[in-house]
Amino acid sequence: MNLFADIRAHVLTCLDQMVTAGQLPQGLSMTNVTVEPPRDAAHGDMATNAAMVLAKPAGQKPRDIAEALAEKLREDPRITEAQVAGPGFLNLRLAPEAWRDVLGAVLAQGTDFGRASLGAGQRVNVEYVSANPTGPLHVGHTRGAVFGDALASLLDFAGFDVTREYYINDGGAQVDVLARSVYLRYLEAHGQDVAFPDGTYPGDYLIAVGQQLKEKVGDAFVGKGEQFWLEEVRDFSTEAMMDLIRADLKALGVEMDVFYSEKSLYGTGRIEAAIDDLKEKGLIYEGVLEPPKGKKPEDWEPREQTLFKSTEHGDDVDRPVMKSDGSWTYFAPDIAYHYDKVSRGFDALIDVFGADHGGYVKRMKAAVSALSEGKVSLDIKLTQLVKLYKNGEPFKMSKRAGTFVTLRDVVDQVGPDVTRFVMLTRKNDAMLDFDFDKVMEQSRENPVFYVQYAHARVASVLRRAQEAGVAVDDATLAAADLTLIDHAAELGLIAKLAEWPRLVETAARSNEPHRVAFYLYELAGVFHALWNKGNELPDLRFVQDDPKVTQAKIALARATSVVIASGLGILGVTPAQEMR
RNA sequence: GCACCCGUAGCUCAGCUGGAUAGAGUGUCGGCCUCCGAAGCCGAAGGUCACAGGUUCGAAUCCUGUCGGGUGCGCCA
Repeated sequence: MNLFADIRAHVLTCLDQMVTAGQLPQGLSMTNVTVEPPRDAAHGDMATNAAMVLAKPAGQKPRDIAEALAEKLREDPRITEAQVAGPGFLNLRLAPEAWRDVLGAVLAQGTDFGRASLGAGQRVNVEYVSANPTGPLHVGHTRGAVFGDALASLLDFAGFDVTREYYINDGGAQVDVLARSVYLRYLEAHGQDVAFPDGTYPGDYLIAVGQQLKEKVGDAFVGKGEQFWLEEVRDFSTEAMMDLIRADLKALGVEMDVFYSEKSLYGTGRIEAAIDDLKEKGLIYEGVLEPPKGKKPEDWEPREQTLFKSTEHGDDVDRPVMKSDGSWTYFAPDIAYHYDKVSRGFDALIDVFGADHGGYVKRMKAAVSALSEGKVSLDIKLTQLVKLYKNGEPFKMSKRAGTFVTLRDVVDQVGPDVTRFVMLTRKNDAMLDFDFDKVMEQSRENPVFYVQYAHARVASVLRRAQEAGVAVDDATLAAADLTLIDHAAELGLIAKLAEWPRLVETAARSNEPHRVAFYLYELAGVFHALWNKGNELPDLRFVQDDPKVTQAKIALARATSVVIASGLGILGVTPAQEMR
C-alpha cells in the first residue's frame, strides 16, 4: 500500500471528472502531477502541484483549478481538508483513519510492506566488484561491493528480477604477473632465496599459494622455463585468488549469482562474434587516432588500428579494439562480455565501477547502445574513493609499507553491519571518510547505532509488555484497536512510515541505495522523538495499564521496527534486538 | 587541451529528477532522567546554495560561461 500513490490516483480521477464536466480541456498530460509530503509539516499532510502544472496547458489560472479540484477532493472521506496555498499548491490534510490504514497494512504485510512493482519483473543485471583476481579485496572494493549489493537488493524489492554478477579479469597480462609472483613464492617454498623485481606482486598473501603449489606439483617446475609452467600456475593462482575473494565477499555478506570469466571469451570466437556484430552495423574501421591534446605522450607516433566508431553512440573519440600488433585491447573482451549480457536477454544493465574508471563510461554505453540497437539500457554507477582515518588522523595506505588495508581488515575490526551501513551514508559519487574509531562510537553521530538503537528500543518495549502479561505477537497486534492511536505525534510517525513505499520507488528509479540509509535515519529520529515525549506525556508511552491501549501503542512501535528491519535488510544490515 | 564528477551553515553532509520560508548531524549556548533503554529528547544561534547570465508561474536542482577541487585521456586491465 502506497498512500501517496493512492491519493495521487484519486487526484487524477478527480481531474478526469473535471475534464468530462468540461471544467478542463481534453488531452492534458498528467505525468507531472505529483502528490508528496510538503517540506513544512505545517502546510498539511500532503500537497499536490496539479493546478500549477495544468494551468498553462489548460489556459486557466492555477488558483481556479486548485479551488475546483479542492471541492472534489473534499468529498473523499480520507481527506478532511483541502486548502489552496501559495502560487497554487493544494494542501491536503488526511483523516486519522487514512493513517491507521497504513499502520494496518504494515502489520499485515510485515517486511513486504513497501515492496514495489516498479520493475514489473524486468530482468536487470548488476555487475559489481569485478576486482582483478590478483589479491585480496581492499577498502575501495568494499564500497563498490556494498553499494552494488544494496542496489541489487533495492531493485529486487522494487520488483525487478535481479542477477548479481562478478566479471573476473583473468584474461589479461596481470594474471601472468600473478603467476610469476606465485612461482617465486613456490621457489621460496623449496628453500630458495628469491627477490621480487618490479612488475611482480610481493604481497605476503601469495606465500600460502606458493606453498600449496609445491604440495600439488612437488618440484616439477623448479628450474624450468616459463613455457613449462606459466599456464598451469596461472590457472592455479587465479583459482586461489578467487577463493580468497569469494571468502572476503562472504565475510561482508555478499553473494554473487554469476562469476563470469574473461578468459572464457578468448579462443572461443566470442570476441570475434561481438566485433563482427559491430562490423555488420558498419561501426568497425581501420584508422589512425589523433593524440590527446595537451597530454601528448613522449613516444607518440601515429599507428593504424582497428577502431570502434563509438562516436556514433555518444562517445568523444573512437576507441581501439585491436592493438597495432593484432592482439585485442582490453576493450574488446569487455564489448564481448556486454554483448553476452545483452544476448542473455536482460532488459537493463548496471555496472558499478570505481571512480578511477570514469573515463570508461561513454565507450561502454556506446558499445551497449550499438550492440542492443538501443534496446537495452546501461547505467554505470561510479563509487568514489574511501579515505581512511584512525584517531582522526588520515591513514595512508601503502603496499610496500605493509599498511595496505583490506576488506577483511575492516570487517574483522568493525563487523559487516557497521561496514555496510557506513559505506552507504554518502552518495555513491561523493568521497567517503571512514574513521575506524568514529564508526565504532555509539552515539547519534553514528547513524548505524542510531538506527539500531531505535530497533532495539522496540524490542525492549515488546519484552516489557510480555513481562506485563500482554500479548504482543504480530497477529494480535494486527487485530488491535488502532483507533486508540490518535495523538498528532503518533500519527506523525505513521506518516513517516507511509513514506517508505514512495522512497523505495524513488531510490530504485535513480539507482541510489543511500537514500534508504538516510530515510532509516530520519525514521529513527521521529521514533526517538516520540519515545521521549513519553517522558512528559505519559499517555504517549507504549506500555500502558490497559492491555488494549498497550497493544495499539505497541502496534505502532512494532510497525516502526518492521520498516526499519525491511530497510536494513535491503542494506544487508542485521537489525539489533538489544544494544551492548 | 578535452571528457566526467563535485562545490549547500564554522566542519561533515542530505535535499524526494523543477516546488512554498533550503534541512540534519557536529561544534557553540540553554533546558529535560523518583518517567517504557538519557547510546535519547527539546530549544536558540548559524546561509548571496562557488560566481555571472539564461530557460518559466517557480531554479540548490535544467542550459551556457567563468573560477576552484577530484578523476581519466592509443600499443595497462
